[in-house]
Amino acid sequence: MVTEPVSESDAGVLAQSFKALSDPVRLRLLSLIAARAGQEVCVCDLLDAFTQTAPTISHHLKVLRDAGLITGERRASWVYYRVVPAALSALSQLLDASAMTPRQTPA
Amino acid sequence: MVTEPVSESDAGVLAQSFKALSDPVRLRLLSLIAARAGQEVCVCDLLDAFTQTAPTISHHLKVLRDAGLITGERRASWVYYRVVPAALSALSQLLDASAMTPRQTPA
DNA sequence: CGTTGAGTTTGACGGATGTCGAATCCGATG
DNA sequence: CATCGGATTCGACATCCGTCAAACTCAACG
Repeated sequence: MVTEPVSESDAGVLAQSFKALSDPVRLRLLSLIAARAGQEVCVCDLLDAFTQTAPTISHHLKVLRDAGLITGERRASWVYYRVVPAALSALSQLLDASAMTPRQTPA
Repeated sequence: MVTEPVSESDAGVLAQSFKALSDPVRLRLLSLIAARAGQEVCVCDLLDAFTQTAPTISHHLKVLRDAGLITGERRASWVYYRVVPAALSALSQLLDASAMTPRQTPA
């Protein structure tokens, strides 16, 4: 991002990723899922942490899923969610490049 | 984020930061400003890269400013913008922690 | 001190978004 | 196969958000 401005087309998909993170409920959802790094969390566990209804939580999970930040798998009656490390890492690196201080001069 | 879930109050301010990044125009604006790491960019330069009108760009710059991601300073007739590395770095690290793979087991 | 140019603020409008209740789907269990 | 519980989808509604035109602010310049 610091070496070359984000292209007009890239900006669209990136903005969509960040939009998925731009809601307090979704941020906490992702946080709760990420806190079980490697493991999984079922929706029923997540619901306890929120006051919003199940349809709302389900909606937010879908947004995170559509953005590619988490994946969900159904087993028996329950659906388990997991984070997608690569997706979060990509966003992290983008911001890291932007945060480059003048001190860290490129070669 | 991976060690401890984001608190309910933190989620609000963090979501606001990500919301600032959740628009293609703002993402490109930040990118163009970040591309001049350490230096400054005046609004007039930025305007050339977009089809939207000056008020719209000004609005987006305000959103980025209110989120603490950039700072603006008026000198003579022009306003110059700069990135705030610490703010971007903080968000970057948050996502980096979330992206931790099972491989990278903490001590 | 009127004018010009850079940038922001205001007001309005259309589209997107978060939320809920009701309905639906899908496995499991009796 | 009827029922139940977990989870998603649908439909509706209020609010938020991106966008522009018009009006305004501020500094430089004649």
